[in-house]
Amino acid sequence: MARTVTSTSQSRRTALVDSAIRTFARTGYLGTPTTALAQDAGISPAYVFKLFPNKTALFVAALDRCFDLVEAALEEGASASASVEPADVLEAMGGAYARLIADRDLLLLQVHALSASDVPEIHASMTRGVARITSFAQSRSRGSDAQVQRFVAVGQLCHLLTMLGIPDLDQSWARALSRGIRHPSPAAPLTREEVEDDGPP
Amino acid sequence: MARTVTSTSQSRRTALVDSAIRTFARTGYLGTPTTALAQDAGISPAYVFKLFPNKTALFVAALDRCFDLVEAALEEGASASASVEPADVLEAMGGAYARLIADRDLLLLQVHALSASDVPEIHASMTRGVARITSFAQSRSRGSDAQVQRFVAVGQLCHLLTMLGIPDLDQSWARALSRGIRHPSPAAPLTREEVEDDGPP
DNA sequence: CATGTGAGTGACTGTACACTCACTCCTGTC
DNA sequence: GACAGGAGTGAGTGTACAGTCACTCACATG
Repeated sequence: MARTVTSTSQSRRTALVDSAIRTFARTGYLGTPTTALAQDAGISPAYVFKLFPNKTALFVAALDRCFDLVEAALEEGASASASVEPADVLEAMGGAYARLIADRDLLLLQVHALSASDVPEIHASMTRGVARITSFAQSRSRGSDAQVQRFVAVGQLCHLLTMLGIPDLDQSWARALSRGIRHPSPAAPLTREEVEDDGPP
Repeated sequence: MARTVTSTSQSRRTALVDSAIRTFARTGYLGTPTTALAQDAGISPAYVFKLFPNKTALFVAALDRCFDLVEAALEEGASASASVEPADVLEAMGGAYARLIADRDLLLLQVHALSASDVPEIHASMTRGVARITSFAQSRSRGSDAQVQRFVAVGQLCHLLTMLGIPDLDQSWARALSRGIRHPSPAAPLTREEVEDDGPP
Protein backbone atom coordinates (compact mmCIF):
# COMPACT_ATOMS: atom_id res chain seq x y z
CA MET A 1 0.00 0.00 0.00
CA ALA A 2 1.21 3.49 -0.75
CA ARG A 3 2.33 5.80 2.01
CA THR A 4 -0.52 7.85 3.35
CA VAL A 5 1.48 10.25 5.52
CA THR A 6 3.50 12.86 3.69
CA SER A 7 7.07 12.54 4.80
CA THR A 8 8.31 15.25 7.10
CA SER A 9 11.10 16.16 4.70
CA GLN A 10 8.49 17.00 2.10
CA SER A 11 6.80 19.43 4.43
CA ARG A 12 10.18 20.94 5.23
CA ARG A 13 10.75 21.38 1.53
CA THR A 14 7.57 23.32 0.96
CA ALA A 15 8.22 25.42 4.06
CA LEU A 16 11.67 26.19 2.70
CA VAL A 17 10.20 27.24 -0.64
CA ASP A 18 7.75 29.53 1.11
CA SER A 19 10.43 31.27 3.11
CA ALA A 20 12.76 31.32 0.09
CA ILE A 21 10.21 33.43 -1.79
CA ARG A 22 10.56 36.08 0.87
CA THR A 23 14.32 35.79 1.15
CA PHE A 24 15.08 35.81 -2.56
CA ALA A 25 12.59 38.65 -3.02
CA ARG A 26 14.56 40.87 -0.68
CA THR A 27 18.07 40.35 -2.05
CA GLY A 28 17.75 38.61 -5.42
CA TYR A 29 19.24 35.44 -6.78
CA LEU A 30 22.95 36.16 -6.64
CA GLY A 31 22.59 38.48 -3.66
CA THR A 32 21.07 35.85 -1.40
CA PRO A 33 23.53 33.47 0.29
CA THR A 34 22.31 29.98 0.97
CA THR A 35 23.02 30.57 4.65
CA ALA A 36 20.37 33.30 4.64
CA LEU A 37 17.87 30.91 3.05
CA ALA A 38 18.65 28.34 5.73
CA GLN A 39 18.42 30.84 8.54
CA ASP A 40 15.07 32.26 7.41
CA ALA A 41 13.70 28.74 7.16
CA GLY A 42 15.07 27.82 10.57
CA ILE A 43 17.27 24.97 9.35
CA SER A 44 20.98 24.39 9.06
CA PRO A 45 22.80 25.51 5.88
CA ALA A 46 23.74 21.91 5.09
CA TYR A 47 20.16 20.74 5.16
CA VAL A 48 19.22 23.11 2.34
CA PHE A 49 21.31 20.92 0.07
CA LYS A 50 19.57 17.77 1.22
CA LEU A 51 16.24 19.28 0.22
CA PHE A 52 17.39 20.79 -3.08
CA PRO A 53 20.35 19.83 -5.25
CA ASN A 54 21.56 23.42 -5.50
CA LYS A 55 20.64 27.04 -5.06
CA THR A 56 19.24 27.37 -8.57
CA ALA A 57 16.77 24.55 -8.07
CA LEU A 58 15.46 26.21 -4.94
CA PHE A 59 15.10 29.53 -6.73
CA VAL A 60 13.19 27.85 -9.54
CA ALA A 61 10.90 26.12 -7.06
CA ALA A 62 10.18 29.48 -5.44
CA LEU A 63 9.51 31.09 -8.80
CA ASP A 64 7.20 28.30 -9.93
CA ARG A 65 5.28 28.65 -6.71
CA CYS A 66 5.09 32.38 -7.23
CA PHE A 67 3.36 31.85 -10.56
CA ASP A 68 1.02 29.30 -8.97
CA LEU A 69 -0.10 32.01 -6.58
CA VAL A 70 -0.44 34.59 -9.32
CA GLU A 71 -2.55 32.31 -11.45
CA ALA A 72 -4.74 31.45 -8.49
CA ALA A 73 -5.25 35.15 -7.78
CA LEU A 74 -6.23 35.82 -11.39
CA GLU A 75 -8.73 33.01 -11.26
CA GLU A 76 -10.14 34.37 -8.04
CA GLY A 77 -10.46 37.83 -9.51
CA ALA A 78 -12.06 36.56 -12.69
CA SER A 79 -14.66 34.52 -10.92
CA ALA A 80 -15.54 37.45 -8.70
CA SER A 81 -16.26 39.61 -11.74
CA ALA A 82 -19.93 40.52 -12.13
CA SER A 83 -19.72 40.95 -15.90
CA VAL A 84 -18.32 38.52 -18.45
CA GLU A 85 -17.28 41.31 -20.79
CA PRO A 86 -13.55 40.70 -21.53
CA ALA A 87 -12.56 44.19 -20.44
CA ASP A 88 -14.39 43.76 -17.14
CA VAL A 89 -12.91 40.34 -16.48
CA LEU A 90 -9.40 41.65 -17.14
CA GLU A 91 -10.13 44.60 -14.89
CA ALA A 92 -11.17 42.25 -12.11
CA MET A 93 -8.07 40.12 -12.64
CA GLY A 94 -5.92 43.22 -12.44
CA GLY A 95 -7.51 44.17 -9.16
CA ALA A 96 -6.89 40.74 -7.70
CA TYR A 97 -3.27 40.83 -8.90
CA ALA A 98 -2.76 44.23 -7.30
CA ARG A 99 -4.08 42.94 -4.00
CA LEU A 100 -1.94 39.80 -4.20
CA ILE A 101 1.31 41.66 -4.72
CA ALA A 102 0.58 44.24 -2.06
CA ASP A 103 3.16 42.51 0.11
CA ARG A 104 5.68 43.00 -2.72
CA ASP A 105 7.46 39.66 -2.39
CA LEU A 106 5.95 38.05 -5.46
CA LEU A 107 6.58 41.16 -7.50
CA LEU A 108 10.18 41.52 -6.38
CA LEU A 109 10.83 37.87 -7.09
CA GLN A 110 9.65 38.24 -10.68
CA VAL A 111 11.88 41.24 -11.25
CA HIS A 112 14.90 39.43 -9.82
CA ALA A 113 14.09 36.34 -11.86
CA LEU A 114 14.01 38.32 -15.08
CA SER A 115 17.41 39.75 -14.32
CA ALA A 116 18.76 36.29 -13.49
CA SER A 117 17.32 34.76 -16.62
CA ASP A 118 20.74 34.13 -18.11
CA VAL A 119 20.67 31.00 -15.95
CA PRO A 120 18.92 28.52 -18.26
CA GLU A 121 16.71 26.95 -15.58
CA ILE A 122 15.52 30.36 -14.44
CA HIS A 123 14.91 31.45 -17.99
CA ALA A 124 12.79 28.36 -18.57
CA SER A 125 10.79 28.80 -15.38
CA MET A 126 10.18 32.46 -16.11
CA THR A 127 9.02 31.77 -19.66
CA ARG A 128 6.75 29.01 -18.39
CA GLY A 129 5.28 31.42 -15.85
CA VAL A 130 4.60 34.19 -18.34
CA ALA A 131 3.09 31.64 -20.70
CA ARG A 132 0.80 30.37 -17.96
CA ILE A 133 -0.56 33.70 -16.87
CA THR A 134 -0.88 35.03 -20.40
CA SER A 135 -2.65 31.92 -21.64
CA PHE A 136 -4.87 32.00 -18.59
CA ALA A 137 -5.76 35.65 -19.12
CA GLN A 138 -6.50 34.93 -22.77
CA SER A 139 -8.76 31.97 -22.25
CA ARG A 140 -10.46 33.12 -19.08
CA SER A 141 -11.27 36.64 -20.27
CA ARG A 142 -11.77 35.83 -23.94
CA GLY A 143 -10.23 39.23 -24.61
CA SER A 144 -8.52 40.24 -27.83
CA ASP A 145 -4.76 39.95 -28.26
CA ALA A 146 -4.51 43.71 -27.83
CA GLN A 147 -6.44 43.61 -24.57
CA VAL A 148 -4.33 40.80 -23.16
CA GLN A 149 -1.15 42.50 -24.30
CA ARG A 150 -2.18 45.68 -22.57
CA PHE A 151 -3.01 43.70 -19.44
CA VAL A 152 0.49 42.25 -19.27
CA ALA A 153 2.14 45.55 -20.17
CA VAL A 154 0.38 47.32 -17.33
CA GLY A 155 1.54 44.54 -15.02
CA GLN A 156 5.12 45.19 -16.04
CA LEU A 157 4.68 48.91 -15.56
CA CYS A 158 3.33 48.16 -12.11
CA HIS A 159 6.54 46.25 -11.32
CA LEU A 160 8.67 49.20 -12.37
CA LEU A 161 6.62 51.69 -10.37
CA THR A 162 6.59 49.58 -7.24
CA MET A 163 10.30 48.71 -7.33
CA LEU A 164 11.19 52.39 -7.46
CA GLY A 165 8.44 53.72 -5.20
CA ILE A 166 7.26 56.05 -7.95
CA PRO A 167 3.61 56.31 -6.81
CA ASP A 168 4.87 57.98 -3.63
CA LEU A 169 6.57 60.79 -5.53
CA ASP A 170 4.77 64.06 -5.96
CA GLN A 171 5.96 65.07 -9.40
CA SER A 172 4.24 65.49 -12.71
CA TRP A 173 5.96 62.60 -14.48
CA ALA A 174 5.40 60.28 -11.52
CA ARG A 175 1.72 61.11 -11.36
CA ALA A 176 1.37 60.48 -15.10
CA LEU A 177 2.91 57.02 -14.77
CA SER A 178 0.97 56.09 -11.64
CA ARG A 179 -2.44 57.33 -12.70
CA GLY A 180 -5.11 54.67 -12.49
CA ILE A 181 -2.63 52.02 -11.43
CA ARG A 182 -3.87 50.33 -8.30
CA HIS A 183 -0.67 50.73 -6.42
CA PRO A 184 -0.02 48.21 -3.70
CA SER A 185 -1.33 49.85 -0.57
CA PRO A 186 -1.02 47.84 2.64
CA ALA A 187 -4.75 48.29 3.25
CA ALA A 188 -6.67 45.02 3.09
CA PRO A 189 -4.28 43.08 0.88
CA LEU A 190 -5.21 39.66 -0.41
CA THR A 191 -3.13 37.29 1.68
CA ARG A 192 -1.59 34.16 0.29
CA GLU A 193 -3.76 32.03 2.51
CA GLU A 194 -6.91 33.44 0.98
CA VAL A 195 -5.66 32.58 -2.46
CA GLU A 196 -4.44 29.04 -2.16
CA ASP A 197 -6.59 26.03 -1.46
CA ASP A 198 -4.60 23.13 -0.08
CA GLY A 199 -6.81 20.23 -1.05
CA PRO A 200 -8.64 18.17 1.57
CA PRO A 201 -8.03 19.11 5.20
CA MET B 1 44.12 79.47 -18.73
CA ALA B 2 42.02 76.35 -18.51
CA ARG B 3 43.24 73.07 -19.88
CA THR B 4 42.24 72.58 -23.47
CA VAL B 5 43.23 68.94 -23.81
CA THR B 6 41.11 66.43 -21.96
CA SER B 7 43.31 64.41 -19.69
CA THR B 8 44.03 60.91 -20.83
CA SER B 9 42.60 59.42 -17.66
CA GLN B 10 39.32 61.13 -18.46
CA SER B 11 39.19 59.45 -21.84
CA ARG B 12 40.01 56.14 -20.18
CA ARG B 13 37.15 56.70 -17.83
CA THR B 14 34.60 57.22 -20.57
CA ALA B 15 35.98 54.24 -22.49
CA LEU B 16 35.60 52.16 -19.35
CA VAL B 17 32.01 53.30 -18.93
CA ASP B 18 31.28 52.36 -22.52
CA SER B 19 32.65 48.87 -22.17
CA ALA B 20 31.07 48.51 -18.73
CA ILE B 21 27.64 48.97 -20.30
CA ARG B 22 28.27 45.88 -22.38
CA THR B 23 29.84 43.89 -19.58
CA PHE B 24 27.23 44.68 -16.93
CA ALA B 25 24.50 44.09 -19.52
CA ARG B 26 25.64 40.52 -20.03
CA THR B 27 26.00 39.40 -16.41
CA GLY B 28 24.31 42.00 -14.23
CA TYR B 29 25.54 44.01 -11.29
CA LEU B 30 26.40 41.31 -8.78
CA GLY B 31 27.26 38.78 -11.48
CA THR B 32 29.98 40.88 -13.03
CA PRO B 33 33.37 40.74 -11.32
CA THR B 34 35.49 43.85 -11.49
CA THR B 35 38.19 41.80 -13.19
CA ALA B 36 35.80 41.23 -16.11
CA LEU B 37 35.17 44.96 -16.35
CA ALA B 38 38.91 45.60 -16.43
CA GLN B 39 39.55 42.89 -19.00
CA ASP B 40 36.82 44.10 -21.36
CA ALA B 41 38.18 47.61 -21.12
CA GLY B 42 41.73 46.42 -21.69
CA ILE B 43 43.11 47.74 -18.42
CA SER B 44 44.37 46.17 -15.23
CA PRO B 45 41.94 45.34 -12.43
CA ALA B 46 43.69 47.77 -10.13
CA TYR B 47 43.24 50.67 -12.49
CA VAL B 48 39.46 50.36 -12.39
CA PHE B 49 39.64 51.61 -8.82
CA LYS B 50 41.74 54.58 -9.77
CA LEU B 51 39.08 55.63 -12.24
CA PHE B 52 36.08 54.94 -10.00
CA PRO B 53 35.90 54.72 -6.22
CA ASN B 54 34.07 51.40 -6.32
CA LYS B 55 32.04 49.01 -8.44
CA THR B 56 28.75 50.71 -7.65
CA ALA B 57 29.95 54.08 -8.90
CA LEU B 58 30.98 52.51 -12.20
CA PHE B 59 27.62 50.80 -12.55
CA VAL B 60 25.83 54.06 -11.90
CA ALA B 61 27.98 55.85 -14.46
CA ALA B 62 27.08 53.18 -17.01
CA LEU B 63 23.39 53.44 -16.17
CA ASP B 64 23.40 57.22 -16.39
CA ARG B 65 25.06 57.00 -19.77
CA CYS B 66 22.48 54.43 -20.84
CA PHE B 67 19.69 56.92 -20.13
CA ASP B 68 21.62 59.64 -21.97
CA LEU B 69 21.57 57.43 -25.03
CA VAL B 70 17.89 56.57 -24.63
CA GLU B 71 16.91 60.19 -24.30
CA ALA B 72 18.97 61.11 -27.34
CA ALA B 73 17.27 58.36 -29.33
CA LEU B 74 13.83 59.60 -28.30
CA GLU B 75 14.74 63.11 -29.36
CA GLU B 76 15.97 61.81 -32.68
CA GLY B 77 12.80 59.84 -33.24
CA ALA B 78 10.60 62.76 -32.27
CA SER B 79 12.30 65.21 -34.57
CA ALA B 80 12.07 62.75 -37.45
CA SER B 81 8.29 62.52 -37.02
CA ALA B 82 6.34 64.03 -39.90
CA SER B 83 3.29 64.83 -37.79
CA VAL B 84 3.15 66.71 -34.51
CA GLU B 85 0.11 64.77 -33.33
CA PRO B 86 1.05 63.36 -29.87
CA ALA B 87 0.21 59.80 -30.88
CA ASP B 88 2.42 60.08 -33.96
CA VAL B 89 5.31 61.62 -32.07
CA LEU B 90 5.17 58.87 -29.45
CA GLU B 91 4.99 56.30 -32.22
CA ALA B 92 8.11 57.75 -33.80
CA MET B 93 9.87 57.78 -30.44
CA GLY B 94 8.95 54.17 -29.91
CA GLY B 95 10.43 53.25 -33.26
CA ALA B 96 13.67 55.03 -32.46
CA TYR B 97 13.83 53.32 -29.08
CA ALA B 98 13.29 49.93 -30.69
CA ARG B 99 16.14 50.56 -33.09
CA LEU B 100 18.43 51.80 -30.34
CA ILE B 101 17.98 48.74 -28.17
CA ALA B 102 18.34 46.32 -31.05
CA ASP B 103 21.76 45.46 -29.71
CA ARG B 104 20.09 44.61 -26.38
CA ASP B 105 22.81 46.02 -24.13
CA LEU B 106 20.91 49.09 -23.03
CA LEU B 107 17.79 47.06 -22.43
CA LEU B 108 19.57 44.38 -20.42
CA LEU B 109 21.28 47.01 -18.33
CA GLN B 110 17.98 48.58 -17.36
CA VAL B 111 16.55 45.24 -16.31
CA HIS B 112 19.61 44.42 -14.22
CA ALA B 113 19.54 47.89 -12.69
CA LEU B 114 15.94 47.50 -11.61
CA SER B 115 16.79 44.24 -9.90
CA ALA B 116 19.80 45.83 -8.20
CA SER B 117 17.82 48.84 -7.05
CA ASP B 118 18.12 47.88 -3.41
CA VAL B 119 21.51 49.56 -3.65
CA PRO B 120 20.60 53.18 -2.88
CA GLU B 121 22.84 54.74 -5.54
CA ILE B 122 21.41 52.47 -8.21
CA HIS B 123 17.88 53.16 -7.04
CA ALA B 124 18.52 56.87 -7.34
CA SER B 125 20.08 56.62 -10.79
CA MET B 126 17.27 54.44 -12.04
CA THR B 127 14.58 56.78 -10.73
CA ARG B 128 16.40 59.73 -12.26
CA GLY B 129 16.51 57.90 -15.58
CA VAL B 130 12.83 57.00 -15.63
CA ALA B 131 12.02 60.56 -14.63
CA ARG B 132 14.10 61.91 -17.49
CA ILE B 133 12.61 59.81 -20.23
CA THR B 134 9.06 60.15 -18.94
CA SER B 135 9.32 63.91 -18.60
CA PHE B 136 10.91 64.10 -22.00
CA ALA B 137 8.17 62.01 -23.59
CA GLN B 138 5.56 64.18 -21.88
CA SER B 139 6.91 67.53 -22.93
CA ARG B 140 8.15 66.57 -26.37
CA SER B 141 5.01 64.74 -27.48
CA ARG B 142 2.50 66.85 -25.56
CA GLY B 143 0.55 63.61 -25.15
CA SER B 144 -1.93 62.95 -22.36
CA ASP B 145 -0.92 61.20 -19.18
CA ALA B 146 -2.63 58.07 -20.44
CA GLN B 147 -0.69 58.14 -23.70
CA VAL B 148 2.63 58.62 -21.94
CA GLN B 149 1.79 55.93 -19.44
CA ARG B 150 0.99 53.52 -22.22
CA PHE B 151 4.24 54.46 -23.95
CA VAL B 152 6.29 53.54 -20.90
CA ALA B 153 4.25 50.39 -20.21
CA VAL B 154 4.87 49.12 -23.72
CA GLY B 155 8.57 49.81 -23.21
CA GLN B 156 8.54 47.64 -20.12
CA LEU B 157 6.66 44.90 -21.95
CA CYS B 158 9.31 45.10 -24.64
CA HIS B 159 11.99 44.48 -22.01
CA LEU B 160 10.20 41.38 -20.77
CA LEU B 161 9.67 40.01 -24.26
CA THR B 162 13.24 40.59 -25.33
CA MET B 163 14.83 39.18 -22.17
CA LEU B 164 12.94 35.95 -22.62
CA GLY B 165 13.06 35.74 -26.40
CA ILE B 166 9.28 35.54 -26.54
CA PRO B 167 8.85 37.02 -30.05
CA ASP B 168 10.73 34.02 -31.41
CA LEU B 169 8.22 31.56 -29.97
CA ASP B 170 5.48 30.24 -32.20
CA GLN B 171 2.66 29.92 -29.70
CA SER B 172 -0.65 31.67 -29.31
CA TRP B 173 0.17 33.47 -26.07
CA ALA B 174 3.57 34.56 -27.38
CA ARG B 175 2.07 35.96 -30.55
CA ALA B 176 -0.53 37.86 -28.53
CA LEU B 177 2.14 39.52 -26.40
CA SER B 178 4.47 40.29 -29.30
CA ARG B 179 1.88 41.62 -31.73
CA GLY B 180 2.72 45.06 -33.02
CA ILE B 181 5.81 45.31 -30.84
CA ARG B 182 8.77 46.24 -32.97
CA HIS B 183 10.99 43.55 -31.70
CA PRO B 184 14.70 44.21 -31.92
CA SER B 185 15.77 42.68 -35.20
CA PRO B 186 19.44 42.99 -36.07
CA ALA B 187 18.47 44.53 -39.41
CA ALA B 188 19.60 48.14 -39.69
CA PRO B 189 19.72 49.00 -36.04
CA LEU B 190 20.37 52.54 -34.91
CA THR B 191 23.95 52.46 -33.71
CA ARG B 192 25.13 54.40 -30.73
CA GLU B 193 27.37 56.51 -32.90
CA GLU B 194 24.40 57.73 -34.93
CA VAL B 195 22.64 58.78 -31.79
CA GLU B 196 25.24 60.71 -29.84
CA ASP B 197 26.76 64.00 -30.83
CA ASP B 198 30.06 64.61 -29.09
CA GLY B 199 30.22 68.36 -29.20
CA PRO B 200 32.70 70.18 -31.46
CA PRO B 201 35.18 67.96 -33.33
C1' DC C 1 19.14 -5.87 21.86
C1' DA C 2 20.84 -5.33 17.08
C1' DT C 3 20.24 -3.09 13.09
C1' DG C 4 18.46 -0.03 9.64
C1' DT C 5 16.69 4.46 8.03
C1' DG C 6 15.77 9.05 7.45
C1' DA C 7 16.12 13.84 9.64
C1' DG C 8 19.36 17.04 10.63
C1' DT C 9 24.02 19.26 11.59
C1' DG C 10 29.11 21.12 12.55
C1' DA C 11 33.04 21.74 10.59
C1' DC C 12 35.34 22.08 6.69
C1' DT C 13 37.25 23.23 1.60
C1' DG C 14 38.33 25.45 -2.44
C1' DT C 15 37.49 29.34 -4.82
C1' DA C 16 36.15 33.88 -6.30
C1' DC C 17 35.91 38.41 -5.42
C1' DA C 18 36.28 43.71 -4.01
C1' DC C 19 39.56 46.43 -2.95
C1' DT C 20 44.65 47.94 -1.50
C1' DC C 21 49.45 49.12 -1.75
C1' DA C 22 53.87 49.68 -3.03
C1' DC C 23 55.83 50.13 -6.97
C1' DT C 24 57.37 51.24 -12.14
C1' DC C 25 57.36 53.89 -16.17
C1' DC C 26 56.69 57.83 -18.93
C1' DT C 27 56.60 62.79 -20.00
C1' DG C 28 57.34 67.49 -19.32
C1' DT C 29 59.82 71.39 -16.88
C1' DC C 30 63.61 73.95 -14.97
C1' DG D 1 70.17 65.64 -15.13
C1' DA D 2 67.10 66.14 -11.26
C1' DC D 3 62.62 66.08 -10.14
C1' DA D 4 57.42 66.25 -10.05
C1' DG D 5 53.38 64.17 -11.14
C1' DG D 6 50.23 61.37 -13.37
C1' DA D 7 49.26 56.78 -15.91
C1' DG D 8 49.24 52.19 -15.00
C1' DT D 9 50.23 47.58 -12.75
C1' DG D 10 51.61 42.93 -10.01
C1' DA D 11 51.00 40.87 -6.20
C1' DG D 12 48.62 40.54 -2.64
C1' DT D 13 44.64 40.48 1.62
C1' DG D 14 40.65 39.42 4.03
C1' DT D 15 36.35 37.65 3.50
C1' DA D 16 32.18 35.48 1.89
C1' DC D 17 30.18 31.87 -0.24
C1' DA D 18 28.40 27.19 -2.64
C1' DG D 19 28.66 22.89 -1.81
C1' DT D 20 30.59 18.47 0.81
C1' DC D 21 31.24 14.96 4.25
C1' DA D 22 31.34 12.42 8.11
C1' DC D 23 28.71 12.38 11.74
C1' DT D 24 24.75 12.23 15.48
C1' DC D 25 20.19 11.39 16.97
C1' DA D 26 15.44 9.56 17.14
C1' DC D 27 12.78 6.04 16.17
C1' DA D 28 10.96 1.77 14.06
C1' DT D 29 11.09 -3.15 13.26
C1' DG D 30 12.46 -8.10 13.97
